[in-house]
Amino acid sequence: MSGTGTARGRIDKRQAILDAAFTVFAREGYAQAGVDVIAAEAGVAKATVYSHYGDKESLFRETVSASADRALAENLAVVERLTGAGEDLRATLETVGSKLLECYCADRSWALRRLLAAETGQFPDLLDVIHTRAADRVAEALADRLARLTVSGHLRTADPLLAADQFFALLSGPADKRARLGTRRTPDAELRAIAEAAVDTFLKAFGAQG
Amino acid sequence: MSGTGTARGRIDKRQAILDAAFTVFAREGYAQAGVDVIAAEAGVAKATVYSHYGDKESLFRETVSASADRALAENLAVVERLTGAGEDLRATLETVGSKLLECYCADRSWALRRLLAAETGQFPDLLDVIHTRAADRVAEALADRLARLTVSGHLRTADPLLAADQFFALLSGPADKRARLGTRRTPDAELRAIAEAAVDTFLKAFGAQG
Amino acid sequence: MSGTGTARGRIDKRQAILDAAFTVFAREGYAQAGVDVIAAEAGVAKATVYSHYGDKESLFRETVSASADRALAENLAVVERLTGAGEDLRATLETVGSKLLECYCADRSWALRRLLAAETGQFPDLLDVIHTRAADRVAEALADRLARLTVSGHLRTADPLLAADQFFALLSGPADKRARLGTRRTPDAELRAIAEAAVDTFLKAFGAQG
Amino acid sequence: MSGTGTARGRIDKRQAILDAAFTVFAREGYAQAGVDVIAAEAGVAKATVYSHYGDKESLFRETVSASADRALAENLAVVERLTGAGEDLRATLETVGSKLLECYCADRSWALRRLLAAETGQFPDLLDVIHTRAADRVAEALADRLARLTVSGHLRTADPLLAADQFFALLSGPADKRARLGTRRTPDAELRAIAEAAVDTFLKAFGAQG
DNA sequence: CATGAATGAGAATTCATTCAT
DNA sequence: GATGAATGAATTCTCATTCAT
Repeated sequence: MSGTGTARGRIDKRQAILDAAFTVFAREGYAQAGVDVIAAEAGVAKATVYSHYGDKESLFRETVSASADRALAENLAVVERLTGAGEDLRATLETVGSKLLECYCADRSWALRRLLAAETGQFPDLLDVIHTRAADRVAEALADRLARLTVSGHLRTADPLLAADQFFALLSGPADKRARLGTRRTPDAELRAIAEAAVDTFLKAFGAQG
Repeated sequence: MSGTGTARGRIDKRQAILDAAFTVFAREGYAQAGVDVIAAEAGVAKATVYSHYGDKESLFRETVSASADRALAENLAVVERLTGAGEDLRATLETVGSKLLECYCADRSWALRRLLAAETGQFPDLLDVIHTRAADRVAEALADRLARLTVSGHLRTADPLLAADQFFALLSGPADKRARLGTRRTPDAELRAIAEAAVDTFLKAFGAQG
Repeated sequence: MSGTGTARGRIDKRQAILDAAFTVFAREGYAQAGVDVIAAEAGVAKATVYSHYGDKESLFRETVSASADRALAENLAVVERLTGAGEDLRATLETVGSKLLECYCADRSWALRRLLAAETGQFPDLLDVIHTRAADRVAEALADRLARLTVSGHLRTADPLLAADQFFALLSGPADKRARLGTRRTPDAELRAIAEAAVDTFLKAFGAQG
Repeated sequence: MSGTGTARGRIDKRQAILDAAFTVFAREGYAQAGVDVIAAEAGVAKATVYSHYGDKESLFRETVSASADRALAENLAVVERLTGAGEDLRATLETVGSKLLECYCADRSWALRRLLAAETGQFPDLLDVIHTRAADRVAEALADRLARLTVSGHLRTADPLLAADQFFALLSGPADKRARLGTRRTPDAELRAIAEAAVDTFLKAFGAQG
């Protein structure tokens, strides 16, 4: 087992650097973030960061990618909940809506979105990667569920992808307004209220019994 | 009128610097933007930028403020159009929605939003200023109009401000998805389609004849 | 008399600039002193300073020269007092010594000496000018008086210039130590004590009745 | 001994920077001295200067402190020579006086004094440090010796510290006059003459057989 | 003549990156 | 493989000086 500690150590160091990088990039932005600072936050020497990730730009890409993968997983897990079943559609949508909002409003999510917005000019490819690999897939997954609910007669959506976008918009739009780009943490109760209002509007528009 | 050329010159220089600053900040971000580059873009010497605006930070603040003021004015002008009249409410909403989306998707608007997102950490006060001075006022103005339309029996909104937020969300949310943080210009026709879909959903939920 | 005010004005302005320059140069040193600051202190525009004195270096030279001339005049006036007469030689020497020390320890004198020390490297000629035009002439004048006192039998100085230098050294050396390069103002009483001690030693060495 | 070259290298670099800094500060003054120039003189990169000393001000302080420590050591070593013994007091005093003058007139000493005079306004604390840590201690040491010589009957000094100050003044005062703030190197022979004259006057005033 | 504005050259300081150990 | 030290390139800001009015 003597080597395990070291092997772990190496992996842990990689991860520690990635975590530190996210923290620092999120706090200071790409350009302002110092590699020294990241190294210090990770508890390693600056040169170690370089030996692991090559240069600042690569480190940034990997940091953002890892963060996006994580966000994707969280969001998909929530959407999965939207099974066709649910005796009470409204309650189910409200729960899913709330959970989506919680993901959306998590500190890490805001940090990631701010980072993307900030560095779109310098790293245009990151946006594509993340949209195609994460955001769009969540929307598609959501559209799938809405389509099934339409087929099963619980909803009436002519264009499920549009409906999914609008559902998400009804959630995120009002939440955006309160969150001030993530600088204010919105209480869960408020998120819940936003979700209920969103579902209410959504069902008025797309509910089967309209 | 003697001396007008020169007097204008001073003012023009201030304005040229501000325009150049917006261009460069928008393209490169606050930290990456070089004052040299801004000066060159404005056609003045670096020191002139400093003599006018003191330091880079102040220049940034003034640039952002001016840009926000301009955006506010444009948005309010659009909302004004939503007069209670309109024989055809749907058509009116669609027009207003389209125009709002055009403002929202203008290059300058995206640039401003990206800049705000990017620099929220370094300039937290800018967000407050802009939200209270611009964004919230547009929402309030929109809510006012919706309230009047409710009073006049054209709409049924229990909470006009919420309805306004949702209306705006139904517009901006789907547009966001296509615009990729402003890196893709969405054709006006597509914006129009988004607006029509938004109005459709909105009227299903809040229309008087529902 | 209408023109007088203006003519005065011009001269006053030159003088105001010179005074301001001395103040600022003395406070901040040549390199650190900003022409803006001097102009502000003088209550004129920066360009006015240039139109009067050409450039910073010339202004510095004139400032230092003027200050040195003034110091020379003050010192010579004191040495004049050392008339051959004086029933009480000791008392006369003590008075002259005190007065010399007061000149020596005046704020302006210290400021001038600090300035000279500071800028000797950049303005080597200033030193020569001042030494030959001021310091040496004071020493010579003092030596003259001591020579006369020797001829009249009041003193025994083999080399009056050496005696003058030593007399001055006995005054300024101990004062230097207390003044900390002019950062501490030494009370007149203390200066008097230094002068008395200096005269005491001087008379023991050069007094006629030894 | 492996690695000595490198380990030495680091220390040597620190020292090389300090030496270069003294040279350049002495030649150009604090404000005019460019860190580039210091770095070039030391044969290192500008950033290396910063990584060792933080900023220009700290570098200046350390440079001056080091120089003052060195001057103190040299002066004390000379004063030590003034042992009570000495069959020939006059010769001993002349030797000590000469040596003190040589220290006093060394290029480094003048440079240090000019630097202190120049930057007293910006760095008032340096003066205090140097006076209490160096100059005063030399004076005290000298006073100690004179006191012993008084006790042993070789001198008559009522106030040994005053006598020490006057002794030093008789040396440095006339030397000051010739050295023109260190811009002229005074030949040792002349210094010797000054010392002899100083001792002559001093012994007339304080000699035991007077 | 006095001025406000404009500027070019320069100076301190920082930081991503590389090397020797 | 991890590190401390060294560096070159960039960047913000200053200031003496000059013009047009």
